[in-house]
Amino acid sequence: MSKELTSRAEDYSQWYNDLVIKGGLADYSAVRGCMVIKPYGFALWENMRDQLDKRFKETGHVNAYFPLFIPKSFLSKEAAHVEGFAKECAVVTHYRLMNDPNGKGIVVDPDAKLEEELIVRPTSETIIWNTYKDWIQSYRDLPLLINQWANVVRWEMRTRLFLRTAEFLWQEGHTAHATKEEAIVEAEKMLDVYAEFVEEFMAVPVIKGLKTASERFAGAVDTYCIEALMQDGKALQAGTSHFLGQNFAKAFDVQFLTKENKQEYVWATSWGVSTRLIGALIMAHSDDQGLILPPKIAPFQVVIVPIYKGEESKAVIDTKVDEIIKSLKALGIRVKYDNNDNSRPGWKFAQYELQGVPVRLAMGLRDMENNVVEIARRDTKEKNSVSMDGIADTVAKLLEEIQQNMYNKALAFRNENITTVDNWDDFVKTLDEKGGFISAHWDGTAETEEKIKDQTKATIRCIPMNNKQEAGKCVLSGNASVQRVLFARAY
RNA sequence: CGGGAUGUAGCGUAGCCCGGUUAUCGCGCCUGGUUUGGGACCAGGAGGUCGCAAGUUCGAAUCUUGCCAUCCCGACCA
Repeated sequence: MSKELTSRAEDYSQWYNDLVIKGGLADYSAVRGCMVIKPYGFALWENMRDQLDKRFKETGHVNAYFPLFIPKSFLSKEAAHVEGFAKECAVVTHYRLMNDPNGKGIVVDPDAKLEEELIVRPTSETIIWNTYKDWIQSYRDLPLLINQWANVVRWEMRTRLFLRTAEFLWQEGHTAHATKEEAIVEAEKMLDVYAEFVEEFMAVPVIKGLKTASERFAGAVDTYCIEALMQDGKALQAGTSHFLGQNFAKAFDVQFLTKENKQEYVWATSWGVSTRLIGALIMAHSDDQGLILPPKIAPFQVVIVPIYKGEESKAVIDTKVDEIIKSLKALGIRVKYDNNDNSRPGWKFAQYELQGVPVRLAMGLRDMENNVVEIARRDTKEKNSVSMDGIADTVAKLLEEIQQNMYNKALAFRNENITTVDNWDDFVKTLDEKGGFISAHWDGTAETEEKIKDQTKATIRCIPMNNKQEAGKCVLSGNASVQRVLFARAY
């Protein structure tokens, strides 16, 4: 991505929107703040979803589905929870429409007012814990390890495609455990699952850590997170996992009998990632030519473009390409052959670059005669002629190399943009001139955290896991500190 | 909810200040042809409540008032 784009937030927004729209992932919809995910974008999401789902199942979880609507009274049972979500809820108040008595179309029937309003779920803790109450009686019912793939609605003031939309797709895991220790292990385990997925499949390096009290999920005892760095120097929370303690168990009265025949409240976790991950993917890798998708989750890993003159040569190339496609598919490679006659090769090249397809093969008569094919990689934009012999292996190897290269590049960028800072002037200067993560001492108080946020817009992204303990002085207050934490401006 | 801006064909736009034939141009779309190794060319064609409403006027895309919507910057954002 060009320097000019990163230097101005407004241009960066434009760059990002163009990528999403022209890259064919999504578009604005008729409903304010909601987006239409287009087939190409949805295919990407499906690939991500399938990988995550596989890992959830490997770690013992099962999928279920809970209602979209939550009775208003449920939401208010956990005090911190309602406090956190009340400001952004869509509310259903009526269940029927009628013809306008004045003849002006259709109006809400005032007689069809619901006795209790329904909230369109902003997250499902309350409806799920209300259900778990009926499912859990004994320690034999535990642990309960359930995940749900669903949509949620949060009526945000300001939205951005994928990063913050009024409605978004996500998964939310909700687990119940007999002991505190087991619940904490679960929350940390799922954070690891997220981190591994994001790094290995999305090629985006993340920092695992713990949120401070003020950044915590509404209703959680501890919130774990993975934080990624975008190319404009801002941080993005890519996923969270919460240790909920007994807060929801107490709010919904979920108790179980232990082996010792004692009534105890269960311990809970919840964890989620959303279509926001796609936003992270775009901002971490793309350039001025368009998207760059990592091979492991790209809807198409390879696109083949024929170059021909007239129907006859097209038929010859089609036959040859069929062989290539077969050999690629035999290795499980997702390939698209675009022999559409309506657009020319140059247009296709540009189009697939915009869409971030990792590898492009171009095949013409000239290549066929020489038993070669042109191979181009999206990440570095290198182009080469390679032998047709063993082409599938060549492509497979290149896909792996691209995946690795994308991760290495993002990792190098991330590491270059973690700055260790020991005084306030440097803190402000680094934030304004360089961006990225700042590793600095913090006195551990919410007051200092708040002051830093007010003065610089930087927040504590996380206290890294297994953080090194070292004595120091808080970068703002000068008070004693026991460790450095990571600050950044964030999405 | 505050500040700024914008609404003209599917998309991007000119025209508006200073009212006056049939609303401009590009992309895209349709038809026919020539093309095809980095976003093709020629010819013909279709497509418009000028955001909505009211007002001023012989006459409104253009002026006035009100409303609506969207975008950007803030505030807000497990």
